Amino acid sequence: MVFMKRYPSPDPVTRAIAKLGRDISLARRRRRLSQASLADRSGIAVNTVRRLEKGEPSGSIEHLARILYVLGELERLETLLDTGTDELGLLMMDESLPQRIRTRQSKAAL
Amino acid sequence: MVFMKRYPSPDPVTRAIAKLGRDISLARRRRRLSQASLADRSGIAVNTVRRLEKGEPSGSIEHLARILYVLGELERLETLLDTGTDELGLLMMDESLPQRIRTRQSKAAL
DNA sequence: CAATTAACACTCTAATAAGAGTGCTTATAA
DNA sequence: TTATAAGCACTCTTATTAGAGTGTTAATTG
Repeated sequence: MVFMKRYPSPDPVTRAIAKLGRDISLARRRRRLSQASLADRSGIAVNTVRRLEKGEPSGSIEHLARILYVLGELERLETLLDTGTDELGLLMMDESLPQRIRTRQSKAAL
Repeated sequence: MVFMKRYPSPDPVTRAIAKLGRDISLARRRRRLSQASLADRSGIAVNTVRRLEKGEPSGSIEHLARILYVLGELERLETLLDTGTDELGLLMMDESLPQRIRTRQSKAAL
């Protein structure tokens, strides 16, 4: 069982995560919370909060969500890709979307 | 070194992540991508895509970001908590925000 | 200015996530 | 209608993350 080495993320991905981290730091300070306080309220380690604010991409979605919850901004994550605001794929009604996507020749579709 | 058992996430957190997973699945199908195709383009395993769409909270932010990048929706993550749209903490100018948050008695502030 | 302590930067290791593999079910499209 | 393969549900193992610990730096505030 050979495990594939992961590719590094494209720059825009790295930058987006870094931006998110900075904004979490800002939001926290606006609310006058220390990193330790935010961590404690979120039920995670202060190191984890630090790594997230620093822009390390390793954090889990759950931890991010817990932090946003404490910051009172969970809804932003919940509606991140909400139907109706997804402008790229508006060709089909959601009810008519296929459950499985099949392509003519599967190999080429990858 | 005793590791603390993590608390389960509050229900709103769990629900937000599940919603996000469903929306990723919708967005993918709107774009006529199979799970395998999305995984491949995102540089992650199909199992990981599956778990994310299923709403498992374990996924990493980086993987989420990579997927959003492929879906053409990375900006949504980048501006998730963007300054100016953060309505809760508008009392101070960002420039004047303290780098460190100090409380009268730290213990009580936790 | 000086004391306090928030934030940073590490290390170490337990806990968890994620890749690969296998088999099954059933939606899709020819 | 039927062949195909998308998606699901597992398991197993490795890779990665995150919690704890320790020491340092420097921003805040009295």
